[in-house]
Amino acid sequence: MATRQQSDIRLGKLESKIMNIVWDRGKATVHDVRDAIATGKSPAYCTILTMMRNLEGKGYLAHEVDDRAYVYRATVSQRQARRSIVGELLERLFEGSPAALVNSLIEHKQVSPKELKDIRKILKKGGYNDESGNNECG
Amino acid sequence: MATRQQSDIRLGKLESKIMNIVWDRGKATVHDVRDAIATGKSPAYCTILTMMRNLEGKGYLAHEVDDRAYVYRATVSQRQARRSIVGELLERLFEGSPAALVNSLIEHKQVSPKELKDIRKILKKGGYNDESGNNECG
DNA sequence: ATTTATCTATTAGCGGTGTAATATTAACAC
DNA sequence: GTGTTAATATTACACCGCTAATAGATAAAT
Repeated sequence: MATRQQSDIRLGKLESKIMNIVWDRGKATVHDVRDAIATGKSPAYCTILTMMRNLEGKGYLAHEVDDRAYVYRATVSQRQARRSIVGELLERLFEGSPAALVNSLIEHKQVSPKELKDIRKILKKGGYNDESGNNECG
Repeated sequence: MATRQQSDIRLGKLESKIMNIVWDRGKATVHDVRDAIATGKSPAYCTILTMMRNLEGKGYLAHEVDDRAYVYRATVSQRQARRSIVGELLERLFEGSPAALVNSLIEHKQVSPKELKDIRKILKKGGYNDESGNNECG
């Protein structure tokens, strides 16, 4: 019967890769993304094309035509996406406890002294914070 | 063609709910889980049964028979699962930067002073840390 | 104008998550 | 021993993420 319960912000693995590239570059064609991935066995051009169309369908990307090619841009900022997904994870797996999440984080990865310092600095700003030079669009 | 690239630790929404319940209680039957979910329109008994069988197939749960019912237990600790999933997220969406993740975290949720304090305490222990009374099994 | 090169669009299939009806099994009641 | 009850097993289906072949469109080359 499958009564949709989506509204999941979640991105798949390849979707994330694509979005990261687009966020990084500001805009990108399918070829740009393909070249940027290009780690050994990268997906076929068609695959990436399809995924980018899907992402557009989901409202993550939009395209304009330049010459012959489609140029895609993100319609959701990286910041927004990160926030949403972290929020989702927080509720789902950490009972809404930021401390529990941070705990798992430092358990997972031996956090370097520099990173610890960075984190402390972020905490000082105490929950209201602007990422360096990120021009938000929403 | 679909050349699997899984080894994803990811849990779906319902899967997470189920695992949370099992982790919480230590063990649970399908009925236990059903009762524990029971928020308005909860999934049918069959649905939960199927998901728990899936989770068993994926190595998250194991069951033993008690009287007539199957009693499930987690074979992956909450701690392990949390670590894996946070690690996955870290790489996928935060370029491996814990500070960036923490930043999104406090952006998402106005972190309370108490939580901030908790986080600072965790950071003091600096990347090697044991969750309160969590008897690890792996 | 026909070919060629280079795009996008269509279509299809697999594995996974979520959904649940239906079938089966087994114990209990009588 | 037949029916009821209460559990699991089987089966099926929708949507999604990923994969990519194939088809279609259009511009450039000649």
